[in-house]
Amino acid sequence: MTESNQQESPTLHPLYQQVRRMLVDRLASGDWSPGELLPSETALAQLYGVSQGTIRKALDTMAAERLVVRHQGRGTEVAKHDSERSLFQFWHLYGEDGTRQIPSSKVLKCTRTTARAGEARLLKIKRGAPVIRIGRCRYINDQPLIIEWITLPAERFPGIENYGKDLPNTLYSLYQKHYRVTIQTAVEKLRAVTADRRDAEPLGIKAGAPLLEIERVALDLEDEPVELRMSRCDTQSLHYRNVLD
Amino acid sequence: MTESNQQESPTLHPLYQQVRRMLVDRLASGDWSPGELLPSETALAQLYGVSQGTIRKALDTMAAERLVVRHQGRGTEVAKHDSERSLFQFWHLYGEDGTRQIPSSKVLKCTRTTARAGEARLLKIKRGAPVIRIGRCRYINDQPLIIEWITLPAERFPGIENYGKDLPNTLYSLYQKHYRVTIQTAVEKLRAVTADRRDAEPLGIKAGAPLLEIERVALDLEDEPVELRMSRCDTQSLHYRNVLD
DNA sequence: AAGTGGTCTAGACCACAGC
DNA sequence: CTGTGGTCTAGACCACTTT
Repeated sequence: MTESNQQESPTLHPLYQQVRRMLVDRLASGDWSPGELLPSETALAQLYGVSQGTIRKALDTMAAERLVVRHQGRGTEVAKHDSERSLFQFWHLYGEDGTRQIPSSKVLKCTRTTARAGEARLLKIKRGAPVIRIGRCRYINDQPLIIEWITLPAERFPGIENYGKDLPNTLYSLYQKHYRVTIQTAVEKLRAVTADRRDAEPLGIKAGAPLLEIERVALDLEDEPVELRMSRCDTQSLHYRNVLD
Repeated sequence: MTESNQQESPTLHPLYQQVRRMLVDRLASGDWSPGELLPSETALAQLYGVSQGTIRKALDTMAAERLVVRHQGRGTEVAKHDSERSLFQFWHLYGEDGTRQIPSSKVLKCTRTTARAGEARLLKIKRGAPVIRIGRCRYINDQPLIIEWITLPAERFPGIENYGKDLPNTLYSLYQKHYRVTIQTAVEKLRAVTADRRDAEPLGIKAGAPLLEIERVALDLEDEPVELRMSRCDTQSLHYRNVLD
């Protein structure tokens, strides 16, 4: 290997990308659990028959993608959905003072049903396929500010409807721990809409008030859509913050 | 240097970060212009008395920050605000079909005045300091969809008010070419608001319709705020897209 | 003390751009 | 052909965490 190491596989030329691909596949298949430490760089180098520098580059790219977290002196940890990550990667709503506050949730509804056409398209499942639909109202400082409708493909989350109103607040940790589904990326579409009566009542506002609508499609490690989330937010005392860089 | 290279300066320990700092400073001071090629890695290595690998790491981090664009075989180019970059980094509004369309602009107003309290705070200038205030209406497919109010500190953009209604569509290129101001980052705050009469008339909608309000503070290479932009968007046929990853 | 990732170096070859 | 950045390797030392 020290003398002939160019493109052993013709598919994905650079070695470090091939290694990355193999490691990501093993992550997705659950060979290591979130929070666990991967083998050390030297061990992986031996395992895959490449130099430590190549392993390092693969792991560095994976760290940039937040698939793993590197700790000097400890090792390389499989990223897990602690509250920290949910907060920093997936929560963009801030209070007037600029602080990010964790909302509490009340589950309004949690039932098994079938996918509507729009849901099916976004989740890449068949129209009419079984889905779980969850409705939540989310509170900040005891004020109801967000109405949220979540659609999950039932196939990926068997039995999740049995949680009913006892669904935990941080769903992504639940997905990861109990269903081996890691949310890796999400795409959001934002619009300004008008509150209808169904929004207005739980939020304690007038129908016709402006709301920020957020449609989120969340993707797993394989970039497959696994959750659809429609939120409507009262932005009188909240705003959505985005950093462009 | 080949034998004693640990922390020659006690301020910023890793060598590659020190090199990065020096290069960024030279970029900010205009030693190289946007679009120019930097000296090659080997030349920089000699210049700073470090190995090529260290220069490479510095340049790679700068490429990740979009300060610089690397071209295999050509060299390392100072990033410039072509339409591409403006589009991909700073334009988040998409049409219903998911395509990103370049809006045209009509300047409604372009005058020199003084900073209001809120503007002064966001731009980190004194209240009452001279500013340029620009009002634009932006069109997509000849439809007016966005009303935009821009505030610039007059000190950084001397004489820009003389452009009047002939201001170009892509302001960031103008900032960079004529005022040596490179927009590097921006922070946006989004809210849903209600159209007032001043919004409704140019947009051709009813007062009271929901609009997406975007407040953007744009920062230069030194992370100093240099532009404040308040946009109000009709999101009936547009949405704001954000990728969380 | 032992093991981990972080930094730095030096040298090799490859892929690509431009003359 | 020359020069550029891109990949890969090997080996050194440092900083940190854990035992």
